[in-house]
Amino acid sequence: MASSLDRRLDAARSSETTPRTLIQDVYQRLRADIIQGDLKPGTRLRAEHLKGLYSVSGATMREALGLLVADSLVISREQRGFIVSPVSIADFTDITETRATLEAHAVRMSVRHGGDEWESNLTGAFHRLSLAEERRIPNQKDDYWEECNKKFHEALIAGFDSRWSRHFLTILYRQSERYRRIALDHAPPERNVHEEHVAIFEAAIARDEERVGELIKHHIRVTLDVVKAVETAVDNSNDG
Amino acid sequence: MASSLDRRLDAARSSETTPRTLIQDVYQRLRADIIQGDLKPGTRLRAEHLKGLYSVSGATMREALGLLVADSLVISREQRGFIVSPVSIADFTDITETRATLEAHAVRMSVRHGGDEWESNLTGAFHRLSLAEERRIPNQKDDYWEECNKKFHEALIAGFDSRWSRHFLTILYRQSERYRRIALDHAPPERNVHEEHVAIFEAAIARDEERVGELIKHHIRVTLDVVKAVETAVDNSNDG
DNA sequence: GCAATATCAAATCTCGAGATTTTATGGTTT
DNA sequence: AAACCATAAAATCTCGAGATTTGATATTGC
Repeated sequence: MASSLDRRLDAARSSETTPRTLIQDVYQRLRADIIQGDLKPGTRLRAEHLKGLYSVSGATMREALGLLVADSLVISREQRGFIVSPVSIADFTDITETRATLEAHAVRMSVRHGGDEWESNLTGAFHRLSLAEERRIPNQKDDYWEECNKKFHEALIAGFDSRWSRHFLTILYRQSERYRRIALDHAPPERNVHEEHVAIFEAAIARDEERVGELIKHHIRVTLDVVKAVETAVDNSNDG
Repeated sequence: MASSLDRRLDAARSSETTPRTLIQDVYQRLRADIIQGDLKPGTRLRAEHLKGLYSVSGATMREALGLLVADSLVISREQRGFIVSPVSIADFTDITETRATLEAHAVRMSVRHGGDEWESNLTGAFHRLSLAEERRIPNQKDDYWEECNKKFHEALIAGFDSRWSRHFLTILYRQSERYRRIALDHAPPERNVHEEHVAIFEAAIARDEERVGELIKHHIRVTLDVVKAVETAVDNSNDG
């Protein structure tokens, strides 16, 4: 029986294209497994091993792994196979700052040029996210919330017609999501994200370029602080 | 006999890693051929055909093509093979603006935090570029100048320690280079690039963040204007 | 006992051929 | 003549096995 959650997920994912080739299929599954955290940072990805788990040949596995290098989710060491990209606070700091720069600029342009269509879609995405945040159980993985959050951020910059900005932001968003999920395994983020989203939404509708840019930057950076705090807590608990 | 140009090129390219695997080798050769313009935009890349030209198997060819998708130099259409990414003024405009945003930010940070080491290397790179520009024959492909130009831009942002910014800028720079070379086939860019480089260099040494940021943006955008002009000229000549 | 070398298993890289899908061809119908 | 459908040709996708390289273990020499 299909649950209500399943239906919501299907609707949210409808934009994702269904893979018509084995390579794409394995690529998407591997990507999900890495972002989800099932494949841990630094893990060696032996094609010889994985081909059994994903029911494909070694060559197909290799091609899928090659595609993941583009997303910087796996690293290819020549003649020495693939590994899941390692994580570090320094890396996440870099991701956060680069994303803040690009997304702030995109949102400003979006606010400047977005028309009725943009404003309407944004309002819809915001409402969907608000509902998801009401129902959300704190400190817990929530795929549906993740989808709504992503869609809200996408809707914010949808008024800015730049394929390249969107491409880079997609990559960075996936990286952020990975860090967020890894951090969730260890500690709870005490933080009212919803209030931040409300403020961003209101500034966007008010067409306040400067304010929406600064709010987005702050919003993105707070996640970094949370992950940093988690990391520190983990380190301390390891020492004790 | 190795010419003076050959030696200079070898020195300039020494940073590029020599491929230890066939896939990487073919990948680099294909990439160069696309940027150089030998493989024209929109061309179908049939693995069955190309494997003969590059002396590898179809599977190896496929993997190399997959890697090029990451650079957005080729596009993969599921079950329908690969093609060389098409070009358009709209695309180059997007590339230019995105690069302007990222590079201006990177240069500002670089100027703010760069130390003696950065300043010294920048001075060296500027001098090398100046020499190359003195010798350069106008309206002609010049691989050595391309290398020096790239190195100068890299040196400018070297004081800003952001792997992600650099990664994205590398991709965008390759795209720009491709457009520049395609445009060169058709018409001459009447433009004194050297003066722009001098101004940027002086502002950087003077640690004038705002000015160096604006100069870089302008510098990047001028290339767009040149390509636009070339395109218009070509269109007109086609009509008449 | 330690370093250096030789040997061997495991994993990666590469290939050529078979299975599947797309594209081109040509004949039939409206 | 244009549209439609079957057939054939070409290209892509996928596989399993062979060739190379890497990493680990055991042996030798000092």
